[in-house]
Amino acid sequence: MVVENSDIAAIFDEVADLLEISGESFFRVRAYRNASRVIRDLSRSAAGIEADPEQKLEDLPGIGKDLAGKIREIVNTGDLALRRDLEREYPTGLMDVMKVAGLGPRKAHALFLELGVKDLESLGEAARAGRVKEVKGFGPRTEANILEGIYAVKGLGNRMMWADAEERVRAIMEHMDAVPGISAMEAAGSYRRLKETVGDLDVLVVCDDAGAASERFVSFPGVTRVIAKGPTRSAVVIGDDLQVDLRAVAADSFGAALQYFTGSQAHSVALRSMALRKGLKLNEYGVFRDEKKLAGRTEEEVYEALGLPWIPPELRENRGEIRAAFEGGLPRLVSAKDIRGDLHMHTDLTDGRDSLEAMAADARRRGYLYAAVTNHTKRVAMVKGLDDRGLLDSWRAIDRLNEGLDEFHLLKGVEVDILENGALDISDEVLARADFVIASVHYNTNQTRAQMTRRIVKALGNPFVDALAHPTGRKINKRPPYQVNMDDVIAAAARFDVALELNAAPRRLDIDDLACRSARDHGVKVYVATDAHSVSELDYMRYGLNQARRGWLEKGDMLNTLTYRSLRKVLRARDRS
DNA sequence: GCCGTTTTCGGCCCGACTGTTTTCAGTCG
Repeated sequence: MVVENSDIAAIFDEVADLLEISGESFFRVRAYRNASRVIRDLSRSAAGIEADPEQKLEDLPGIGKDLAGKIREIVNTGDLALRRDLEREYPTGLMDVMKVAGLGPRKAHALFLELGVKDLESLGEAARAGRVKEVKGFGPRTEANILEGIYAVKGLGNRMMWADAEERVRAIMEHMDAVPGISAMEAAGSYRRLKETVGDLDVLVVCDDAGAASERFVSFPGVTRVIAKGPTRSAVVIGDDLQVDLRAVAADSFGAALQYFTGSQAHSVALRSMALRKGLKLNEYGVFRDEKKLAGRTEEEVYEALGLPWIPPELRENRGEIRAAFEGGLPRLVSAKDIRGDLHMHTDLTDGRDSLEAMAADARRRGYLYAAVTNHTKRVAMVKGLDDRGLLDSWRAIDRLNEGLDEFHLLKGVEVDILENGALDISDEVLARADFVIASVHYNTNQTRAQMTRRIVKALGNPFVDALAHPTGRKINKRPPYQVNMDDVIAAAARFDVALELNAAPRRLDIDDLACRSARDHGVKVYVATDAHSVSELDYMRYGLNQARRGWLEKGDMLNTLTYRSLRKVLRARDRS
């Protein structure tokens, strides 16, 4: 049995929740939550570290002797005695009870003791029977909020895709533009960190009249509930479950507030600890030494006061960016101007909506130097996937089109299907004549982890495969990733000199930020590509770039930042026919 | 439960808002 990092993290999260309900020290609880995050963020498997005599779990940040022992216990037995003990004492359904807005560990504990509440169902019964308001510390308001909150917890779960959040942010900003005297306005939070999904939105404003801003804010069309409305903070729910907070801040605190509300929480906590060690205090108003304010107007000032260069928001996850900043080793993140071409797109020859000519013209219009046309192959029969002959025909059309082009080049590509046994559905003789071969899995995706890993690794070993497209197949909020060992896939990509795709479609964003970073660490090239099925989808590039930046990627880590000449050279050099 | 340029004990990020109180605990971000 292989214990995944996510398994360990889930156990630690549960232990943290149950310890918190039991009234344990906040700091002990935090140690488990922190450990969960550290393990989840690892680019190697904790089981692997444990098995490797060269490495020690205790060297991980926030993992001491005790937690290292607990990780060992989980790796070796698949479970943790402490969790079983806690589960005997407290029902795990209380973890759901804590998800209800306004209910935390203390209130959940009180409801458990006083009313025997053990899950959402029993909580609902108690609230409907009017027994909740009789418990000390509770009242009619809380009881009403609980009934509403249960509904929200049940309907909740999905975080919004970043691209959708962007639309909401734009609409809110436009709505707020009607307020006179707003001198600054910015959306912070995970949205600003360019996270692939966004849970809620935080909007900061600097405004002459905070009351007017707050009035205008709660009148945003689509607001279904006003959660809070104070002089500095208002919070509303838009539609079913998107919470939006508005914070009014003073101009000379804007940078500190922006830093604070951008997070992540882990980054902010680490920054504040660091400030304390330097004898400083950091809060959302500024950086202080005793009572004296040293910084606050801009984020640059705030970081500078802590002895750091400004850290791009997309890196702020406490995954080593603070140390890197301190040592002057922050990456120079890739940006839109570095992108020279799009290496994955479809035409109306298969399931695309636009013609080869239209796709080429639009890629060229965007200033790209090249684009790879990568239609599906025969296994994807539903979309008229091409066979050997069809592919060769399609490439002849590309040759003809290229003759009329000078600065811009179309690459003769293919998205070849990886069959269940790791073989490809196009012959090597034909693949050898392509400029760019990307391989991907579309069918029978419910294989075991071992099968799927073997399948993909075998395909990467084909000498004509240049890249692996959408490596995990996940679709955000729709489909989980295939069961596949990404460590093995990345190692194979390194061994066979194959690139990994960062699919830029907002629902895919596959590979994710952690895999980007792992690829970079292993010297595996990544390319961001749109997988466009129409001219308009060529716009997706920027979503992929967001993810690449979160993955610490620099121009030099990527394939489609190369000039056409360099790209051809790289592709030729790795041909081993 | 972790950690150390105040180091093996005694700290650990910090402020706003709500709903319940009658001065504040709990929750949230």
